Amino acid sequence: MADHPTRPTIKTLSEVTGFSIATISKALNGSPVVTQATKAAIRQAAGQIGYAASLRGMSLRTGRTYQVAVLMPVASASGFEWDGVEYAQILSGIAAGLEGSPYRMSVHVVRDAAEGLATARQVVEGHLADGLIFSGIQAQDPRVEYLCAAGFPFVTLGRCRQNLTYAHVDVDSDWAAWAATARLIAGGHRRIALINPDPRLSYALDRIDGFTRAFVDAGLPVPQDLIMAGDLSTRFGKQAAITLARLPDPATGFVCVNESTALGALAGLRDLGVDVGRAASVIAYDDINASAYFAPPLTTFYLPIEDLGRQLGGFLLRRLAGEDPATLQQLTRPDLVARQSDRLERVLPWEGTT
Amino acid sequence: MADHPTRPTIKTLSEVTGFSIATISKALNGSPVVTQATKAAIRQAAGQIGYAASLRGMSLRTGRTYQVAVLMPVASASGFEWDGVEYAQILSGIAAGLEGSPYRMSVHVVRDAAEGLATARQVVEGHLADGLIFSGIQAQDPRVEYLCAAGFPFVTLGRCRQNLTYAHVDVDSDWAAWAATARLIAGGHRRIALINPDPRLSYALDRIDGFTRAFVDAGLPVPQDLIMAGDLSTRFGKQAAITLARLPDPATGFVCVNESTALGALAGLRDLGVDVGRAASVIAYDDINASAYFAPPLTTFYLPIEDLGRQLGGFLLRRLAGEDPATLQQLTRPDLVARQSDRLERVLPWEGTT
DNA sequence: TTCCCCCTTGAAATCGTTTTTATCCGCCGC
DNA sequence: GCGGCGGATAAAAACGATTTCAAGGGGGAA
Repeated sequence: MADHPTRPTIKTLSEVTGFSIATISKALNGSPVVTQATKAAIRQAAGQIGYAASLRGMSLRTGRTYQVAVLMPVASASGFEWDGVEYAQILSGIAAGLEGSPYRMSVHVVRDAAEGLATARQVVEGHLADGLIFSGIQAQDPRVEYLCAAGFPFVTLGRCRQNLTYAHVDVDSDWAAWAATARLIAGGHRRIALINPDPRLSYALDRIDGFTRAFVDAGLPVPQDLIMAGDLSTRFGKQAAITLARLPDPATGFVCVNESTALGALAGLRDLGVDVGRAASVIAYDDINASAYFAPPLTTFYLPIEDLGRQLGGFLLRRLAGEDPATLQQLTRPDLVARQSDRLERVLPWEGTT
Repeated sequence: MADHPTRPTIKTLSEVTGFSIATISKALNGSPVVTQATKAAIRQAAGQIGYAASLRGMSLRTGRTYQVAVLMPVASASGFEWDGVEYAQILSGIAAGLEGSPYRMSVHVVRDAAEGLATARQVVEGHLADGLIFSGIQAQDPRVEYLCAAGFPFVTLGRCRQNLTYAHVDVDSDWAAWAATARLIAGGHRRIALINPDPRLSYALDRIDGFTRAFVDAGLPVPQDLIMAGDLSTRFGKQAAITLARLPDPATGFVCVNESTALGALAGLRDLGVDVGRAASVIAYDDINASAYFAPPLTTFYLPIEDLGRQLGGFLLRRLAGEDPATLQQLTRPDLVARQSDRLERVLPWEGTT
């Protein structure tokens, strides 16, 4: 503050070089109307005195903010501290994707989808950012609808189920749920539970689809009663597992939506004395790589969450450059990381009781 | 974008009310030179047409950005995904602390302390924000030195050990380490390990101090050989626990710096067949409330990390309003959450072998 | 009644850019 | 040789606010 008397402006540069501020501006922005020699001289002088364009001035004139807004969902209730932990990695990825551009990242904390829409409106109407990134997409997502209608550039992590064209990055949840379920079926499990999040979420439906398809493919009845919808908390994972393992015809396989619920499921099964890895199997999505240290280590589908963030940032940059959103769509399949045995090793629950 | 033809500016408001833009500006900012009646009329009209001052315009004129920058540390290496997970809660807290003010939050991802200093410089010299918040304070912290010297408003999560006056929020790590260690000593443990982060971190030293004091208070020798310095990863927690438990005179008590290393320590001890809760005890700091679901559930010192974030935001607001940083300093003690038994229940390792 | 002062409001400058329009100059073609 | 054209740069307006300073009007005092 006291250090720099006044940082150089375009005017300073004008006095130094003798060119007018108009020429300077054009030169620095690479306008073709300026001579190569002039450009070189101006650029050289700019480097010399350490000139950097003021984002404020640019912003006022161009109407752009050079900011990208990210909607970060958090559940601030006690017991939900795990919620949103993957956002550290997502933000890191987005920042990496934005690197090299003049865009900075502003983060807006939202507590639910309604607040998400309100914040999106604020960002658009208040011109708080040039683009928007968000996740937690619902099958019918009002934010996507609004932003499409407003023509505001955005990229989402996840896809809604409406027929709208917009840039997005997504994980193939349908395939992952199918693969996890099929793996458990192949291991001898028949009573497989799906521990799923809020069914309004688009990927929750994808997971149900994949789960269902695995049974259909195997010619087996779909255990509809074992599909549990809840939140993403460890507490829910635990409660759900306990409920499912106590059924008259208990679940022996568990497909969990994330590491948080998987940890809960393990804790619940442990409390009931169920030996996971022998009498039951758990497969989860894996975002922060903790599953390898659980008891037992879990087989997971690993989401390279930081890479997804990087894609989000990169896509938004391209979207801001005017690229067609139809070309900015990507679907990735998570990698299977096999850790614990998913097979029932001859202690299927219905054996021994027969 | 296409929706709002042009959002109302101060000029629009001027045409609507008949007052000049100067009067409008003063009225909206509550200047005492404007009549109450005029103010009321202008405010009413502003509400009517939905006027909101453009941050861009304000920013250019006042030199303020109405942004608060947060330095978010991330380790993007594989295996370190857990690192920084608490930042979801911290950001949520900061946003809550900023609520009601015109300040928004921009997040700058930094990979190490050096990059942190570079980013801080960019923020200050490029006037990218009006204030700064960061954590991971080192005993000798170049960022703190720089910002103090520059006179730039900032608040830190943690304190350095230099004699500088600045606003900060901190956790009493000295006390927490002392209390955890004393609890294990009281439970009969003598070989207690401290699983600690990078010793350049200020709170790492605080923890060593508290750890040491607990032994001194009890009149016991300090087990210097059991103080392990590493990173905050689960992998390190596991490796450290294995090393410590394999010593000729093994550690039986473990004081872990966070939930990530505690999970690692549990995994390591489990691999060695050590029964935690009987033959060994683990006490950790707890930030995302996962410890209750570990096997066994851990006794922790719970950090209300979102509250700390809220304090950070609030303190920065007050600092920006000109408040003396000497009055903006806070130290909180984490709450003990007793879960697993910390006592050795008569199976001290040296009994039975005698 | 007249002058002055204070109280309220308005005009204009300013912040740092970009962009449109104007100006200057040399050169080509007729 | 002259008109016009085009290439290079400069001048000026604009973005939306704040702030300084000037102006206008009304009321009180002489």
